Amino acid sequence: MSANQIPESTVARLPGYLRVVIYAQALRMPVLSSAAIAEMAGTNAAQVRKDLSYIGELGTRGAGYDVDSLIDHMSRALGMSHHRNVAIVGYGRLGSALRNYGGFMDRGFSVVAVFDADEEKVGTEAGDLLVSSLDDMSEVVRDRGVDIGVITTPAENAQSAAEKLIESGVTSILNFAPVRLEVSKGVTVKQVDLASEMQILSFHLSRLEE
Amino acid sequence: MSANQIPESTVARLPGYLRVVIYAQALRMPVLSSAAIAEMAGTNAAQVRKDLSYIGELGTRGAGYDVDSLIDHMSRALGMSHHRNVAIVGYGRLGSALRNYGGFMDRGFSVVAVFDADEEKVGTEAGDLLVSSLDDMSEVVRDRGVDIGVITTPAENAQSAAEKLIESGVTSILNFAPVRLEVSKGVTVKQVDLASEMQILSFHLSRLEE
DNA sequence: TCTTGTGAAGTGTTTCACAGCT
DNA sequence: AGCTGTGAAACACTTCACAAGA
Repeated sequence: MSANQIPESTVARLPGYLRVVIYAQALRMPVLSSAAIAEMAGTNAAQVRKDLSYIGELGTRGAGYDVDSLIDHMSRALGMSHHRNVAIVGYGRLGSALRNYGGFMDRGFSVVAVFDADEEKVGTEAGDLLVSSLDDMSEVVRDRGVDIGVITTPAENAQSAAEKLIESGVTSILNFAPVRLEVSKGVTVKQVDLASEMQILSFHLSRLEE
Repeated sequence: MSANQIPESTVARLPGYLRVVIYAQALRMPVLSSAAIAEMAGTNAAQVRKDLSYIGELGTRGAGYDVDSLIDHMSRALGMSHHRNVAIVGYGRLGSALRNYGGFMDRGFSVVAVFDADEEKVGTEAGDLLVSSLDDMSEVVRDRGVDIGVITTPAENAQSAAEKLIESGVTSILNFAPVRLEVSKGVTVKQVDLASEMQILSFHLSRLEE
């Protein structure tokens, strides 16, 4: 059906819109204008209308967007009509911080598995989960319905972690290791590189410093 | 001098180039072509040449780019000719994971201060630092020369953490809390929102699922 | 009258293709 | 002969501005 192409830049803004509209719902606001959404999300009204128009004609002229229906349509567009199951690969400090991170559950994600290469860690408790061995990945991914893999291994193990995830059937990867993952077409990788982000800040800082 | 405008999209790619060129230096490769850099960084040769041309005429026609000189010019362009000092605000699990994160030091950053609002935590050890009180921020930021603030507080405290940083003279902020920070012009904020990244993955995943 | 939805204009980014050096 | 540097073309994204509908 809607094989219409949504621009990547629009997709990148949708989670922000969804967050503020859910916030408005919590405040019992029944309707929002594009200007109100823009204000909360940090963009402009024309951008909001254009972005939302890719999902469908969701608003009512003269009135605005119905909050409940907007949440419904945006969640569906983002594939978030049901919870997504997440596996964390690499259970060091960062992996542990992410497993425990409160901001996942309320935004539609559940951490359902934790893997580590260190056999000492395998079988130990990770919240209400047990750390699994990388060797059991295919089985665990299948049994627990993992949708998304999060890589928090050291850089040198990230590529092999990615390959194990992909072999196990995971096609969506969020990579915290500072290496570019080589993956086949059909696999989506999002890179989160903290040092790169800080170097971008450093660039802007150095402009201020003249 | 070079008041030339570097496109933001180019700035976003420079840290990736810097990383792979430093890697090539470690492999004792003296010269790299734009094609080789593109291959390692995951883009194309024309893009690399265009991006690098904003920094200057760094290459040699017929030969390629001298690795040492390229690192020098890119580091300078990114304001990374000297180390940058980082303060972490919010010393929970994520803050703790970041303080300990090895990938900072080798890419030009030092964590020089850790703040927390919880007076119980103030004064306790955080690696070789002591947790500081938010009340002492101005003093600590000045004394230790903090360049960049990293916010890892709960969402509801992030805005006030940002304001304290800005009052203390910090103009570059990396925000992990899932809220948009309201800041005045002249302050640069980079947002890292894990749930948003995963929702973008979910979007692409749902396309595959038809 | 108010606010959406959207063509069209404007702006920014990427890719092409080749002149210019080495 | 090989590879960079860069205008020009192609493409993508954002903003404008207004017709259409409530």
